[in-house]
Amino acid sequence: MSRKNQTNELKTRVMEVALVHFSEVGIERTNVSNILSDAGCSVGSLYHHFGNKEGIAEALFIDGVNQFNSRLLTAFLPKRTASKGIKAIVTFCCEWVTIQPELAGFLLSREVTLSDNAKRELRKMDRAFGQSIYDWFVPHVKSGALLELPTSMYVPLICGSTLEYSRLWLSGRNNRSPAEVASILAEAAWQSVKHNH
Amino acid sequence: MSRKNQTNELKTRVMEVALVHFSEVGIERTNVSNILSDAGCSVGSLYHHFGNKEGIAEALFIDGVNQFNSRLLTAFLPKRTASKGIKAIVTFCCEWVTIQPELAGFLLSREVTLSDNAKRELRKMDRAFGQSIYDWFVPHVKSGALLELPTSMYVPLICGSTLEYSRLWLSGRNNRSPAEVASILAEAAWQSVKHNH
DNA sequence: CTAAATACTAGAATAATGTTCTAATAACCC
DNA sequence: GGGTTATTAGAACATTATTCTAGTATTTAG
Repeated sequence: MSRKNQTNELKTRVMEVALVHFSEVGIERTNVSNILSDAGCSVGSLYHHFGNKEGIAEALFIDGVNQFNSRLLTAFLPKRTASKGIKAIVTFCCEWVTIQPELAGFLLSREVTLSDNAKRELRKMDRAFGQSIYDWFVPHVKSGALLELPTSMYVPLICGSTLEYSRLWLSGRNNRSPAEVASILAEAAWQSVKHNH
Repeated sequence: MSRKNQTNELKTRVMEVALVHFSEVGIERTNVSNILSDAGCSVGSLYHHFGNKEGIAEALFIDGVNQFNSRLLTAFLPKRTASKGIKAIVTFCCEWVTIQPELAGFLLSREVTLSDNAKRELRKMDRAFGQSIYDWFVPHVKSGALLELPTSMYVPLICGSTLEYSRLWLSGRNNRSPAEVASILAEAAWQSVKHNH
């Protein structure tokens, strides 16, 4: 096997192992030595590839956001009515969290403190992502289907309930998965941003 | 001064200093030694009173939740209509976060990992708190003013958007404070749980 | 094909920092 | 006043993330 492949395999292995530990006990409380032994990696390699423990978390975070963003757009952009679009966003979030609770819990935990580099990268990703979403929204706001609100309020209004419910479910405090209550959350989100004539 | 007063002053001082550090750089990244020097406290005293670093965070957390709960009840329970009650909850949250951003950020950060003891204590507080809220809700659900939903969904639906907006504001990503957009958040929350005849 | 450069691996040594421990001091109570 | 307990103090300790030096494998250039 080529060095590149071997290296990528090692990095992937480290990230997989780290995610399990991070989502079980948090970043702070997972030991680098555990990651090393579980992933079969040496101290030198780990620090060569990731810089430090936070570096692993950063890589996981960026990968996770990327995955989430691209899948969400696929599920959401094709919707042609305001109601269907909003509900698609909520439903997608519910399913995504339910299917990969570990990754979702990690992203929602806000444990990661990003380096300046990572912040830049994320900001770049977010701009592209946000623009796609924005373009979808504009006509629906203009047509009067959706409320006209400060831009920074759409995400909280549409996703806030879902994220809060997800956090509760992930921490084991309620039984029904987000996917099971998706229709309630979707309807509620729609009620909160639709224009009432 | 009596020993008791001196001790309480020291504990308060430590907690105040710790909150500043925690909210600035997180629990993990604040050094115990910084807390010690800023609060004028010795290693022995700190570990005598709080057990460990997390112990300070726990004490802050429990105090914060207590304060929030009791003030929220005062603002909310007297409201006599469903609409006014729901809006009072949201408005109160917005103002509380805006007035004490440090404490709010700390509570919302979910950084604290509670000991079993602290969990028990919080659960006890939560039961009493939850019961008061529940009692207020029941008649409004029975009368048909509010949607009948799984119990675990009311908090996310009513507070989710507000909490999400607060998190964004606290992390510096939007200008308008929660208090400034409280009416929008309150109306949205109301739309999402009111019964549509 | 060879030599230089680069990427990567390895693990012992180090440094940073949270926590324990022993002893001393001060307040409180009978 | 003497004993008991709560509190303070900071040196010693232990844990654990990270650095450093050296060595190995792979790629690249001439």
